[in-house]
Amino acid sequence: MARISVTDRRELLFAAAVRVLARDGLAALSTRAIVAEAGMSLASFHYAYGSREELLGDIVASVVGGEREAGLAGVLGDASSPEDAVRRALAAYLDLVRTDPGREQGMFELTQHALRTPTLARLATEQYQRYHEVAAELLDHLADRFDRRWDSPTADLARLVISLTDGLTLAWLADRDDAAAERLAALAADAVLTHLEDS
Amino acid sequence: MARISVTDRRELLFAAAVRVLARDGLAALSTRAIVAEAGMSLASFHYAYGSREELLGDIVASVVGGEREAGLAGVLGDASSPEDAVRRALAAYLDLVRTDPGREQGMFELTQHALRTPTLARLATEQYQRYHEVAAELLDHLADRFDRRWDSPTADLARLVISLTDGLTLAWLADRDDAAAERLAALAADAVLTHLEDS
DNA sequence: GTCTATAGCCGGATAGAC
DNA sequence: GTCTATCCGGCTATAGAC
Repeated sequence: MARISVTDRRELLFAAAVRVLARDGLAALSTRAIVAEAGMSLASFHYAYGSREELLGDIVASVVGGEREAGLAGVLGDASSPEDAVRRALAAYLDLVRTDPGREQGMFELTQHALRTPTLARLATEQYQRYHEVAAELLDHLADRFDRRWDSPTADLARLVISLTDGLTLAWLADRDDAAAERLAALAADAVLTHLEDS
Repeated sequence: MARISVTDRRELLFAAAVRVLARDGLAALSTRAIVAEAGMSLASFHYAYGSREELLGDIVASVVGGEREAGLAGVLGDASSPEDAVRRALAAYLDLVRTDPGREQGMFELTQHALRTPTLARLATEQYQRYHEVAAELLDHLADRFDRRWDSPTADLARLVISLTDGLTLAWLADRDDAAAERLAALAADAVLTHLEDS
């Protein structure tokens, strides 16, 4: 068939794998399923990637690379207050989960798998480090912009934020209760905002 | 070999499966691994259980049945105040996770799997319903006993508690940062206690 | 009832034709 | 470079000897 560079092929396989992961889950993410999704032959896979695990590593690393920050950061642009910003950011995150539940669930599955796999465990740790960093920067930026301050280290509050979003996601994935999730998002925002002081 | 009743065999296989799940993860939880752990032959498995999925269902159901409430409820007995009780319950939960990380991770893996499997999806939903119920009862009991009240429906606050524990667990599993997890547990307790009023 | 043996399938990875 | 064909191992489940 058409001649494709290794780089392009890796990208095509990567994109196909992300789609399969979201749609069918990690257990169904076989090399065969990936090449079928990408419209390639099985052998092409191992021409572009040394192994299946190598591709899984790429997917985790792409999250570490910071693909998803744009969404949250965008909310901050037109916020009228830090309270508003935090509430809208959490609501926006919930919308993101509801729009593409498979994607979020796939990421959980992948993280759990990475933690069980010695070669990938480090990546999972870095992934969470990255989450925490991004959240901390957001909180810092917020306090800075509106001339307020947090009563606890933003590193700690960032962990609280990530915990809340993870918990929110797991609960909604399990029962798909939209109304309850929205109330939880509001409670989560309050939990963070309790730590915001004047200054 | 020795003659074992079907009921006993199911219990032995169940216990073996829980051990394998905690130690090696869901991906490694094959019928072969289970019977090896239980010291049985492969055929014995299908004599006691119709299929592997049936056993997985039993494990999820055991959580729904409420095996783990004892731990949290026990903390309430000798609490001097609701603040004390909430803080100690969360610290105790964190200890539980640290004592047996594989167990908690196994439960996450199993829940994710159940959500992807039509036959088991209902069980995962019930599992979270159960979590929320237990947490709500705990909160109600607490307010009752110390003659205080919550400023929001305990059903909503229960969701907040479960989200926080899930998030706490995932973060600690990813980076194993004990100190950060303890600070997070304290922040989580505060997040809940903000909603406690006099009355 | 409990075992060994095997059917039948799907997985990752590779050999070798073109 | 890209394909088809195949190796080989692990899986769930079952048949059939004892």
